Formats: sequence, C-alpha cells, structure tokens
Amino acid sequence: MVEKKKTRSELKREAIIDGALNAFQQFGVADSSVDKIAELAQVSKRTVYNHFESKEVLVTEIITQECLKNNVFGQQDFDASKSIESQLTALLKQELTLLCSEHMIEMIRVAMAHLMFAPEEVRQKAQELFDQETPLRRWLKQAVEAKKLNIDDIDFAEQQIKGLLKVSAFWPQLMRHKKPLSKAKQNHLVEKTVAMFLQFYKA
Amino acid sequence: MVEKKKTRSELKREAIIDGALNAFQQFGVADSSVDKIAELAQVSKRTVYNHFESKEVLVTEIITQECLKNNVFGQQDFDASKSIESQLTALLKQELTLLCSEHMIEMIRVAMAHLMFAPEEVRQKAQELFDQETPLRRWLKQAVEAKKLNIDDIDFAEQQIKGLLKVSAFWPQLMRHKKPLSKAKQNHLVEKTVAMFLQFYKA
DNA sequence: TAAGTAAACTACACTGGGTAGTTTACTTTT
DNA sequence: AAAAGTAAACTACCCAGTGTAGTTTACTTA
Repeated sequence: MVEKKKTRSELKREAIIDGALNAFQQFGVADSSVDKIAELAQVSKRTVYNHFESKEVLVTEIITQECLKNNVFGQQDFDASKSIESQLTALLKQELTLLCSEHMIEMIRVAMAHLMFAPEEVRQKAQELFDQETPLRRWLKQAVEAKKLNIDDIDFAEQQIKGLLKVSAFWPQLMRHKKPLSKAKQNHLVEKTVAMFLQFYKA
Repeated sequence: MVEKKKTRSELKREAIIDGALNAFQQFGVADSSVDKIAELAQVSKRTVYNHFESKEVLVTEIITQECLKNNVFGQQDFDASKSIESQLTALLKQELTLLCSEHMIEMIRVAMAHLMFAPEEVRQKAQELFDQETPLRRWLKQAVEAKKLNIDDIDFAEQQIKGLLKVSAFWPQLMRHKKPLSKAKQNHLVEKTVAMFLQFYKA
C-alpha cells in the first residue's frame, strides 16, 4: 500500500459509501432517504450531493462497484495431473466461500430488492455484470475436452452444480432464514455435491 | 358453484384485491400508493379504507392469501407397485408446474421484495407459511422406508432436488431474466433431475 | 308498484408527515 | 484564495389516512 494520504474529500466519499451501504442493508434502498444516509455517514446532506449528483447515481454506483468487487475470483485451469475430484472440490470450496460471505449476501440482497421491480433496461445492465464466464464453467469445458467428464450441455451442468450449492448455502441466507454455513458445513456440502455430480458425469 | 349472487361490497373487495395485486406486480409493494391501487381497482380511495384498515393490512392479507392459494397441492403416496422413476418423475412434474406458473412467480416476487427488509417477526410469520411438509418429502420418506432409496439425510436430499429444479426453472424467472420454462423444457429438466438423483440415491 | 331505508360507494378537500433536491451563509482544509 | 465542508432553511412535491356531503344500490315495507 503506497497510498496512505487520503484527502478529506476522499475520506468523505468513503464515509458516504459506507453510510449508504449501511442504510441499504438495514432498510433497503427504497427506504433509505438521503438524509438518513448523510446522518449515518456523519456527513452533511450537501456533501452527499457534491459527490453524487442524485440518489439514483449513488445507488447504482454502489451496487455495481460492490458487486464487481465481489466478482473477482482467481482462475483455476484444469490440471491433468490431479484427480478431477480434488480439483472440483477445490473449485467449489472457493466458489462457496464467496457465496457464503456475509458481505456478498447482503450486497446481493440489496441489489435484488432494488432490481426486482426496476425497469427492463436497468435490470438488463445489471444482469450483464453476472453473465461473465465463471472459473467453474471454464474448468468444466477443459475437463470435457480432456475426456474426463461426459457432459453434453456444459451450461446446464454448471447450473446444476450451482443449484445444488445455492439451495442450502445461499437462498435461505439471502432471506435471512438461516445463518451462513460454517466452514465445516460448507465442506460437507461440497463433498456431497461433488459426489453426486461426478457419479453422474464422470467419464 | 351454488353461490352466484355477490353483494356489491364483495365485488368491490375483489376489485380492490385485483387492483392491488396488479399494482404490486407492476411497481412492487413499496411503490404502490393507495391512490394508485384505488385507481386500478376502479374504486374510490375511501372504499379501500372501508375494506382494509390500513395499507399494511391490505398487503399482508393479499400476500398470505395468495401464497396459501398457491400452496395447495394434492398428496401423492409412495406406491410399491410402480417404479420409483415414474413416481418421482410424476411428482417433480407436478411440483415444477406449480413452480413455473406465472402467477406463482409473480406472487413470490412481490412477497420476497416485501419481506426482504421487513422486521424479523414479520419474516418469521411468513416463513411458517412455507415450512409445511411437502408431498415430495413425504414421498421420499416412504420410499426410504420401503428400501427403494438409500438416503441418510432426507431433508438434504429434498433440498438437492429443489435446488436442481429451481436453479433453472425458478430463480432466473423470478428476476425476469428468463421466460417461464415451456412444458417440453420442464419435462427435460425433470428427466435430467430424476436421472441424476436416482443414480446417486437408488438402492 | 311506489316509497322508504340502511349500507355502501364516490368525490374531494384536508392533515400531518416525509422526501428529493436546491440554495444560502458561514467555516475549515488545502 | 480556492476548494470543499457544514447546518439550516426552503421548495415542491408524494403519500397514508380522515372527514364530509352527496349518490347509488339492494332490499323492505306500505
């Protein structure tokens, strides 16, 4: 970290983003007034408007920024020298760790609620953020090419894996119905998922 | 249907519910003002308040009523004389039909958005509506008892099935990212799901 | 069949409170 | 001195909910 000096302006900007995030997570976007955000950020309302020309700009900037921040995974290529079990296990653990992080879940909750009734164009744009090639899909393709897996529809197979993970690790937590999975439970889930998936698709 | 005469009051009440449903689906609960609802229902605002003492009452009544309406499935017991494949297939087709209905999806979208930032107690109550024993779980239990399936954790296994179905038939549609699955695609999904599930759990 | 009645509906004005966004006058930081 | 901050007040709305006076409907009685 070379950067250490932050101008007051930058500090304020971060405070605003923090405050807004805080407000959104507590009350949702619709019920977070700019006054409320300014108060939580310990910043005057005018300052909010100096940094963001409107509430809408603030909202979309935060959501896209935070979602992008979360979406940065490392790559992991198929490695013929390792067993597919161990590779898939590692990959899913990584994916699940991300999916289970409170920060991730809260951001998606905020974004989903905001987008659920948003106009088509806004939803469209947001969707693009999520439609990137994932490490999992990339790995599956390579495993199929290496003839280690028998998959006719890779996209569908990827969806199956994600469905198996999300149904108990993500959706209930999104609705705050269940607590985030512990590491132990995450590992158990990955194990079960890998077992079922490979029993079906392994070449 | 013996009942045919409906009092004007009953007609108005239905109109209000229809209008509110309409408004909620278009704009979400938060952005549906009582004025808007009254206009859509072709009813005076005062009449809305004559039937429902507050907007909150209107909202919760509609959501719970509609969700309950959707949650009425028929039972289907395990039948030792039929193959488990055909029984599970039939069961999942039934479940999926419900899950894919536009009305169902729209109601859940409304309810989810409303509950996402609602206070704990409200969410708790809503959750109870969904935590009923499903026909699927019941059938799985019976199939295990009959030693046709090897499942150690039935709840988890049920979740797996639901995850496999919802990930492509429900969640994308909830976010209006994909259209409801056609009957043909529903059947294909059920087929794939049954195959994967039974390959893993069949005794 | 005609008049009467109670209940429900309507239009409309109004209260009280909240919100987005703007502006002003003044202060602090750079 | 310029740039960025602050508090506070102000505008122009929107919304939940109420009160009122007049109208319509469905049903009953004469």
